[in-house]
Amino acid sequence: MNIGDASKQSNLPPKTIRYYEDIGLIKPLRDANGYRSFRERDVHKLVFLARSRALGFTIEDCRNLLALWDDQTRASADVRAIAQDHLSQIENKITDLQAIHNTLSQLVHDCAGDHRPDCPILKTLETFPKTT
Amino acid sequence: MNIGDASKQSNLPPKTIRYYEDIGLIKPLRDANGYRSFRERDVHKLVFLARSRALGFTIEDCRNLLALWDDQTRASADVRAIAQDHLSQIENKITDLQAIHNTLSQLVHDCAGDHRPDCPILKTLETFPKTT
DNA sequence: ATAGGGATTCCAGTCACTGGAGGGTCAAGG
DNA sequence: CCTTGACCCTCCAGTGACTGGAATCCCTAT
Repeated sequence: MNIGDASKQSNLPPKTIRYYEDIGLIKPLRDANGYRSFRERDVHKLVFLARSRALGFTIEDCRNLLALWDDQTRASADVRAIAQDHLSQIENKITDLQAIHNTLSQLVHDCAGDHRPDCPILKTLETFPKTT
Repeated sequence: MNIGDASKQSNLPPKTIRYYEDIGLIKPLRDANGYRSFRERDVHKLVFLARSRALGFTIEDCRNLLALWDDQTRASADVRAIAQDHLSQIENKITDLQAIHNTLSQLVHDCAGDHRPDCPILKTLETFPKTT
């Protein structure tokens, strides 16, 4: 299977697939003409990668998850640890974003948004304390 | 004022301040010895930048906000538009992260996390549909 | 004179791709 | 047989917003 079909099956752009080969996440074969030749196993890995990335795992997370996936003797605890760690990071990020959202939506709410030069948003950006 | 003091007052690392000068966000003067010399106005801008960045505005947003801040005749509507746009992006991001959080916490919950090789997390990464 | 702490520039690396140039390969139609 | 157009290849450079490090210079105090 050529890269175009692998791309369609995995929903990853060809550029990204080549990049994943570059950094050693997949190792497709090569045809005589130099074209990459993707086996079922390669496509399966690409699908796995697409989904892991969609859940926000980093490439290094993915590399570890793939290694565990390949390893028939892995302990599920190892996988769980990676996922749990990632989950905490997501929770922190959501908390941060919600704080930012609160501050910013208050600002937008307070702003008349008319033609006058007086703007509470800019005023606050000058003066509000770091920890709000 | 030297860069070290400007750094302390704005809570930005010196490297970042030099970078902000590189990309034209601030224009400190220079002393005879080549050291950057920060006026009140420069430090004020740095504080503004630190706070805007902490609220997640991009550098280009900040550039626009600073221009508006400098412009005595600006309309508050212009500022509000940037903030409103940014707010929508934050809302989208929170929604995405919450969906990811739901999926992932379910996975972690389902996973025994013991020494056995059977792992529902890896299984799901192979098979769950893109739009969950 | 020397030691330290600060300042300078410039180059390179991060993360995860993405865009583009410049070229080779293949199947179908004229 | 030739051309067209859709693929495919590699390699280089750029993104955003810094950050690290090397090599060097400046200033102050002992």
